[in-house]
Amino acid sequence: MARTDVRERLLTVGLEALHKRGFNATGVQDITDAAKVPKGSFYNHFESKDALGVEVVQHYAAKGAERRLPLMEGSGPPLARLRAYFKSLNQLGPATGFSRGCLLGNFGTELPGQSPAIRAVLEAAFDDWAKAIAQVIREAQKAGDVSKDLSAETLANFLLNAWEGAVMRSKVEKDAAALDAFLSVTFNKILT
Amino acid sequence: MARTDVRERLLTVGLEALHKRGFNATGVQDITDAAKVPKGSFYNHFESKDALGVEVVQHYAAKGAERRLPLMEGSGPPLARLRAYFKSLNQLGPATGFSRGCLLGNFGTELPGQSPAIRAVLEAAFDDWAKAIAQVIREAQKAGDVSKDLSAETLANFLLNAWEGAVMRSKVEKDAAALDAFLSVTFNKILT
DNA sequence: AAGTCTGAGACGACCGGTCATATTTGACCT
DNA sequence: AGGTCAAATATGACCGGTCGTCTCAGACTT
Repeated sequence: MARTDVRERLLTVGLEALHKRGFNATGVQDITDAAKVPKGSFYNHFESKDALGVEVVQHYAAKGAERRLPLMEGSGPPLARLRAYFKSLNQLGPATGFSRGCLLGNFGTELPGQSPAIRAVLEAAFDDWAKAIAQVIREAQKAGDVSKDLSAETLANFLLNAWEGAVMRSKVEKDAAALDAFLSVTFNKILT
Repeated sequence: MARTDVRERLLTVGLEALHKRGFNATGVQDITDAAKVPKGSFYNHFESKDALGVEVVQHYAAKGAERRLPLMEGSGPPLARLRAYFKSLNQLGPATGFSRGCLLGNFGTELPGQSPAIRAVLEAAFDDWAKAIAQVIREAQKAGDVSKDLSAETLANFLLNAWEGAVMRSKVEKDAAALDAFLSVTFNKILT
């Protein structure tokens, strides 16, 4: 197997494993087993488990940025795009029995105290995400669809955090009630 | 040391340690060291680490129920009580450098897939909490301070989840911005 | 003496990371 | 094209720990 293939595979499989089980509950051996790569090879590609965690966050964030292209660049009204965006995010829960949550939220809960490097990339990822949502909300405010009482940044950050909380709750309850409530309150009350 | 004292101490200290570092990143030895109890004694009091986790959740939830007595039984207007309640919750973050988060949210993120018993008590704890908040919102709706477009239950669950998400984000950012945004949007937009 | 409780240390498994050895690579030579 | 060999890379056994749990000799109680 080519060197770059092994590294990619470790990153991809590592992301999957860490997302499924959490950072501390997943061992390097679990990741290398799943990737069908000898354990000793791991350290040829990543300096440490922590270093993998950093790249996993960055990779997941990059995928998230791709996922929100229709939101950022679509042609419909901003609120409709935003609703479609959160609806599509909400489909991810049921697909895995509400077992995964959001990797950023999971790591944001588990790791800030233990890994400064991971905390830093998490912070960057959340901030970028919130900025993207704020941009769409700002459009909606300009269009007169959302009142300007609260800034687009405040609303975007609030909603992003609210969504993460809803995802966590859907993990606990193993159902979509929290995600549904999020959509309902967001689009029937907050973004009005 | 008396047997019930040892057990109480393990529970109290265990709660503290698990809250500080997370479930999987805290060992039984860490807990028994902190409690100044011999490690072998742990299993005289708790069947397993998981069993301790279950009791920690129940204990924390009971403390949470006490904390919200002024909310439930206070004499001022419901919205004022609710605001004071969340304000007091929000003081917990800065007190520890935003390092702890909420134990229920932390466990809700880390453990549903790994411990069915802990997931079950988490579910119960969140549901009780949401019911309590819903009761106050219902009062506010009756008083005409909050519109009845959305049910008290929907609003309460949404806000509880939103607060958990804000707490997680305050851990990542190590500041109070998310908690402040929560108060702002909740009382200036949602509960109106 | 008999019954009950305690806890030091053992158990088997797992942890992140290391490193001597094995294998592959690619430059060079014929 | 085939062979050589130093350098680069990969590998898996090993390292020194930690993990949650259990055991049974000894302590304690009645």
